[in-house]
Amino acid sequence: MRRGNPAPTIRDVARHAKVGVGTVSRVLNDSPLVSDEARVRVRKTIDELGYRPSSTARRLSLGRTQMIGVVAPFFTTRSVVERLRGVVERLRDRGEYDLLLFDVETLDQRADAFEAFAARDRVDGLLIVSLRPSDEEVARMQREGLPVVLIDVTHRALPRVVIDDVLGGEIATDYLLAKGHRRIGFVGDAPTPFGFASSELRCHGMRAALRRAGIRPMAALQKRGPHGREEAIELARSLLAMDKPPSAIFAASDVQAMGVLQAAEELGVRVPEDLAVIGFDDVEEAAVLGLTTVRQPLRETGARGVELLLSAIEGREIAPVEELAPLAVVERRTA
Amino acid sequence: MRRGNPAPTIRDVARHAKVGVGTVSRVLNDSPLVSDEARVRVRKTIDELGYRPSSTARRLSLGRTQMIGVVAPFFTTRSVVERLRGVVERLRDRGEYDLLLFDVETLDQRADAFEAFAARDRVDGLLIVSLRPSDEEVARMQREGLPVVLIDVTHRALPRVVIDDVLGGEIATDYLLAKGHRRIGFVGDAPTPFGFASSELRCHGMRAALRRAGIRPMAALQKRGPHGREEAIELARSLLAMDKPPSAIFAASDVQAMGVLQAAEELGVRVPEDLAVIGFDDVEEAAVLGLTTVRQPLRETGARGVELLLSAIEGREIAPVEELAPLAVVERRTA
DNA sequence: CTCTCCTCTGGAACCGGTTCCAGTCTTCCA
DNA sequence: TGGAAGACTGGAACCGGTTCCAGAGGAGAG
Repeated sequence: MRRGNPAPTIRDVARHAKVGVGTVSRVLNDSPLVSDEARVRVRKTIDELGYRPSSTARRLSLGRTQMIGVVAPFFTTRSVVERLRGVVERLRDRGEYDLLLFDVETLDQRADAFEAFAARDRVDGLLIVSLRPSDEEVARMQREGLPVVLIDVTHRALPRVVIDDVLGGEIATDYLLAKGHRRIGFVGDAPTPFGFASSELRCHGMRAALRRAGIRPMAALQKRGPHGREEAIELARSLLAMDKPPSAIFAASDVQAMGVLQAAEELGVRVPEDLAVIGFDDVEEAAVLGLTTVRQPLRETGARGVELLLSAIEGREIAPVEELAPLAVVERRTA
Repeated sequence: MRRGNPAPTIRDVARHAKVGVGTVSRVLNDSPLVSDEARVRVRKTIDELGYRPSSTARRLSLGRTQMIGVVAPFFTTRSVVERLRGVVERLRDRGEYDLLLFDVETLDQRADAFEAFAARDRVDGLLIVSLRPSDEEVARMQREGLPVVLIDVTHRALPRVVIDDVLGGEIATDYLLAKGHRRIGFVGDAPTPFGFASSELRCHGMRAALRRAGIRPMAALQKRGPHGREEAIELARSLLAMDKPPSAIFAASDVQAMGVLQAAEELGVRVPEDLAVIGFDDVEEAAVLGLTTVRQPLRETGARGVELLLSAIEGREIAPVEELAPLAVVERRTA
């Protein structure tokens, strides 16, 4: 109605409705301890005044923020967005909690984010995606009593939703072996200061599978570089330029697999005839491109992370459990 | 330190440091009105007690939330994620404000989001991406005094960052005309209750360009359906199955262009020899696929939206200006 | 008719900050 | 030497909710 006027408060409502603030509060919170008569009068007054309770004041007196924070490198990896989607959807189903987003793309930002969030006051709980917190950071959050759940990353002291990356590497490799490939290349991430280890674990799984098939893994066939399509193109080029290039390439992520495909196209290498390519994640674009890949249920892991976090927040101090999400090869046209 | 203990408050700090709460508050806020001696004593006490100010209490007494809300259909369109990225980056540069995320995928959620946010109390400002608020919703927010900026959507009463969709359609079409195409098809969005009009405006631009070139636009060549790759495949199939199929297709978005490419591949139609395809947006995958497209600076529009919003929040009541982002064809391999 | 119990109520106290006001102590100038 | 201005301080009041406590009124039991 009238702009600039101070917004009506619960006391204004109480005065107009000729009741006490306690009664108004009880009406707002659907307490049964209010007579019907008082209830309708308060409701009417609320409408008339256009009163809206202040969530900040509510938070303060309740001592809860009704918000959960999500810290993740959202834009470096497509898969994080997909996980976020699961988080958002599940959180909405549950109602109640708002979502505070913290994007982390550099080391500085990482430190800032943990510093800022380790305050039990900003959020009621924290979801950390694809970023490994240091021991000190974990200790700090635990001191503060802040519930934390990890997704796609492991810390022995915290509950987490992850996949068995070694197994993932084995699955991909077994698939290629079953197709008759003996010379299998790998394109993955170089170690990063963030402590992203999944690429390495997948490579480890690949080597294990190769050995089991009686093939000696060759370091020369395993290429690593910064995560990204452009970088993967480069790595794939060097593999394809070898005297005896691999007949198949396992990429540690779909994004990197796309780089491999692009390199193959540039060099006139036919896929899958001359080169089989298998990725990892099954992001949305994989379907468009017809990329054969190892599917991990990205959205579901996000949703599951939210569930774990909410139960941690709502009292049940959960053990630092590890939940493993299922993996499977999705066969399409590239392998 | 000690878990479970009530967190120290500003009064605890004051007591231990033997000063008044006012002085502690002044130290926290870097006020010059504190003697160095008091300052160091307070600082020391803060460290000793492990005191952290409550942002909720601060918000309450300041009457500001230091948060901005972003409402958008994040997961229906790839381009929204890219815009969000611009928002996040610019917001981080500015410091100060946290980001509260509201995803809207259905009509109900849409209503909820506006209902929940139109409270001046939850956020200091609102960024609405690709969703047209109704007149009542706009009126309500203005009554509440909530600063709002729109991105990728227009409302005459609100400041906004948009592109000239009609011009975009013309640019795409002129490009195809210059390549000698005379029979140009269109794949776009069916009208939605959300009031997404950009697809239609782009089509309008296409028709204008055709007419200018002396070609009569044919309704039969313009196909519309729900937004999405799968749906676009269907639309493209029907175009390609015509007696005289178009030699080029303008898709209203890159996602739809991908559907067109997929349909072409299925039907053995060579691109660009038999069919030229041009998309719109220039999302990241466009580069992978070699899709020729009309680039709109997605990330920049997000960033610009943040700037407008922050200046609106910080007093300068900005006029409901319209900012137009630049457009250009990115030539790749599909047209 | 009295006593108890139950329902409903008003309002003070509290959550943890910020801000304003009144007051003290210096310093400096006339 | 008096007075004003300036630097710094403590603490009450405030932000707008929730909760607890004491108390009023009515119903039912003995």
